Amino acid sequence: MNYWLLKSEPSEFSIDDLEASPNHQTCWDGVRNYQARNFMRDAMADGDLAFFYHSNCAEPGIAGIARVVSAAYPDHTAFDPTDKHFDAASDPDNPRWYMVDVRYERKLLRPISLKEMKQYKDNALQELALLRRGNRLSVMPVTAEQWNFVVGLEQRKPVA
DNA sequence: GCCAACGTTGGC
DNA sequence: GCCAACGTTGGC
Repeated sequence: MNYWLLKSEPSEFSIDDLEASPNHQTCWDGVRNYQARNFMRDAMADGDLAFFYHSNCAEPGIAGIARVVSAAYPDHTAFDPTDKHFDAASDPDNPRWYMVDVRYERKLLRPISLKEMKQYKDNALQELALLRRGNRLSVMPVTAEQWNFVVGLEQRKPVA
């Protein structure tokens, strides 16, 4: 099983929106970056776990956990001219973009802010893709060690 | 294949 | 709103 971090702007789609979705799940559409797509298409698997990260908001950080509940399949929103993420270059016979289904798992006991994670950028989270310089990927891998470390932070009192 | 211009992301 | 860091595009 693999671990991931999925970014979403809460003003667009938050962890609360995921929880409120039918069956607490949704298709993770709209990924339009090749590296992010490759992670989803080639490495994500049904049953994987993912941090749900809130970006571009007042308190950026990990809000909760979602589970990947499908393999990757073509992102049909790329074929819809009325969709925000329409891509005329994506051919239904040779789809350019993929998505997976994700299901709400739980919120963290407390959100783990980007600020808090940065406190470990020189040790436990040194290799965390999210903290690597200038990483703007919306789908990023997380190692088991990093995953367990962040989940462990949940139990602690936040350090000022 | 190079690279300048442009657009987007996302923290602050 | 600003701006750094990239990714993409397209002329050559």
